[in-house]
Amino acid sequence: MENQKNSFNNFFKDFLNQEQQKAISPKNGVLLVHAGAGSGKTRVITSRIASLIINHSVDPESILALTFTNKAAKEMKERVKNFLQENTKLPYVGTFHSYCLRLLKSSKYFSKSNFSFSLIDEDDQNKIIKGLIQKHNLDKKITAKQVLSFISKIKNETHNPETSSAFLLANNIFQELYHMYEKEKSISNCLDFDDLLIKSYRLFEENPEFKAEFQQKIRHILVDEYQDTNQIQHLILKTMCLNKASENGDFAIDSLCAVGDEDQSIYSWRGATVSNMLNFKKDFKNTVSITLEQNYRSVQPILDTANSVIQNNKYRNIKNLWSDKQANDRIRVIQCASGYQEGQAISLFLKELTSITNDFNTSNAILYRSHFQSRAIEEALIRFSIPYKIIGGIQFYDRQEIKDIIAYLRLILNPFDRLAFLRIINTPTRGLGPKFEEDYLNQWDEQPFLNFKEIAQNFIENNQLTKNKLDQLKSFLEIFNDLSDQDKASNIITQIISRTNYFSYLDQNFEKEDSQSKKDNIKELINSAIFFEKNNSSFSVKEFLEEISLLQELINSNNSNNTQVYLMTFHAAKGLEFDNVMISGVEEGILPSSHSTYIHESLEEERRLMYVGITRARERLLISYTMHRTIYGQISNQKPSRFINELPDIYIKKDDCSKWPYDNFKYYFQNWINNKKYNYNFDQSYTIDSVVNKPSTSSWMIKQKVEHKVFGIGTIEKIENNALNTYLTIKFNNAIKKIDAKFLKSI
DNA sequence: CCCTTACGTGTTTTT
DNA sequence: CACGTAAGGG
Repeated sequence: MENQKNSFNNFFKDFLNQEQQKAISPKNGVLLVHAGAGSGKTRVITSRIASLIINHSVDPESILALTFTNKAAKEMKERVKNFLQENTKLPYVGTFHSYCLRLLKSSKYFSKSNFSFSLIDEDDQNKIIKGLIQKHNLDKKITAKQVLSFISKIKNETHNPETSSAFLLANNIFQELYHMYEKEKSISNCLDFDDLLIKSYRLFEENPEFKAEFQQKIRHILVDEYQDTNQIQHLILKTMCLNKASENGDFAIDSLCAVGDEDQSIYSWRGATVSNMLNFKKDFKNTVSITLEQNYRSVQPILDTANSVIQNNKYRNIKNLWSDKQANDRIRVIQCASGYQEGQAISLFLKELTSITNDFNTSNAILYRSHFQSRAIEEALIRFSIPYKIIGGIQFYDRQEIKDIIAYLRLILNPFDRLAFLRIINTPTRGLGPKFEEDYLNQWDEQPFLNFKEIAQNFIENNQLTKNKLDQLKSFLEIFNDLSDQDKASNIITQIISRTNYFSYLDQNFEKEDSQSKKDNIKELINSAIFFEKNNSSFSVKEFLEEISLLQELINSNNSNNTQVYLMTFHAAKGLEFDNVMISGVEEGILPSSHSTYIHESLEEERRLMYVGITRARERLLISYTMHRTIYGQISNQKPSRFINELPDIYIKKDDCSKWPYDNFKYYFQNWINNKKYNYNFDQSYTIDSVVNKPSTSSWMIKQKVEHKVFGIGTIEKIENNALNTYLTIKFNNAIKKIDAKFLKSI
């Protein structure tokens, strides 16, 4: 224990600056940390947790750390673990959503039914709304998407959506669809993501005992990425920490530490408001504000670039990031012909990088605005045999085969779950199609208090089915025989697969390759269940569903160690850092996205995306855009993004590589990478024209005589090299011209 | 009921 | 392009 204390305090003294220490050392109080990109945000939170446990002997279980994404939670968990000794208990670290789910599932104040509620994702939401629109013949008036974004909007605005201004102003159709949607969920015993937050908030506000119990247990709260919280999350935090949330009452726990950066707020489309950070001091009295400006991640030119871009935003608190890592020539901007050529350029850069530095441990990432851009890049990476890994994209739990299996699980736990039922009643196909589904739903609407088995029993007893359908329905019910929510998920899944002949259904309906990969995915799902069960003998299907329902990626997905580059969106990259970052597709209509071009606030958010992208890089930044890109199968002419013009002047002079052969790229990147040696000459400007080392091919000398086909004979006045070419300034008889050396002959 | 075909329509980001 | 929806034939 003493040992642990000493080593932590050494770390504290040696690796944390004064400002960071201010956020970490106090045991009690309210802290708001404005932390610029790379300023050690996560380090502050994790060290603070460690300090509370190690130096202040706080019980780890009275600490709650909330994040915004699963990835951040995972990362934080790991780093906290590293600080502490093996057998120390760990605090809860998770997303707002997962903590709320846990509160609701475990609370005796909330659950009223014997069956656990199911969580529905966006896909399910869509299905409910489409169903409602169809049922009420609103097809021509409204799209599911509009309704969905309306619902999400009002749910993010307040804990009581029906009183929100957006709701009151909305058209009747929207209001009615909202009510019908809520009703459908309640009949099906389902909650959506937003409900997790809203219901949790109400739990605190409506049950003083619940709140008291919570505040007795949880004494320290830490929140990461505060700029990305929405109204409800802010409210939840208030009710967790304050005596009377509605009146900004007294602080009721020991400490609260929120960390965020307005410049990295990129989730406003999901209801996140920076105002949460701005209002923080009003809502929490005696807040101590701390600003972290020293960046430990990137070399100075990269920060200059980031600052130069972000300063074009009007709505921000000015921060000035600085770094003590000086360097030179670390950013290149290239113009490519097409998305595929962009991929080629990136691939060739990566090739040179590994062959020159001979270092396979550098981390690299290719960032883009939206997933569709990855394809062209992937094609190139494959052709150059560069092992890559896509983060995000088609999420594991979004795959139809996984959703099918999960729907069976959901139905076991929640037999009122109509969405799960509709998903699988005819999957695999068993002759119970749309017509049957409609009849079934009509019956269910009349008796919503019955579960799917009881409705089926009615059908069977009333004898209204043809022989075939009757048999099929009976055998459907048999799938669920003696499967209980107490069983292990791995066993249940295996049973379902065999009882439904799911694998042969896949074989019959999909190409061999697709079918195989779907089977593999299901096996992965079983593996992940086994992984959980290994650690916890009482881990039933119930816990399994709770564990995975808020995840998108597989838990123990095998980390292939030979990945050379990661591909992901800017959003997915937030919180991560890499040695080399390639920002692709910096074109009008893509970044900024065409949806945001004419709305000032959205445009600023797009700029923040660019900013997030730039600040991911530790050492080197390759920014690219294309002249043509295939979008929706159509080739479209692209213009460089306005953000290109916001780069520091010296980078605006981009390199047009749209017609380059492979070799040119090779020399270009070799040259760039090798320049690393000359980094520490600060007087040098960053332009590639002034690169110090000459290509070895050049053998020109001042005053040397040369001949040009058109201009005749002259003498060399000046020699300039860039990465690829040598330019000579020649004095001819009656003119001075700057000419590419390859057009000249020495005499 | 299910498969095929034709058409049209719209693509951001994630818990 | 690639998905989902609508219509028609087996």
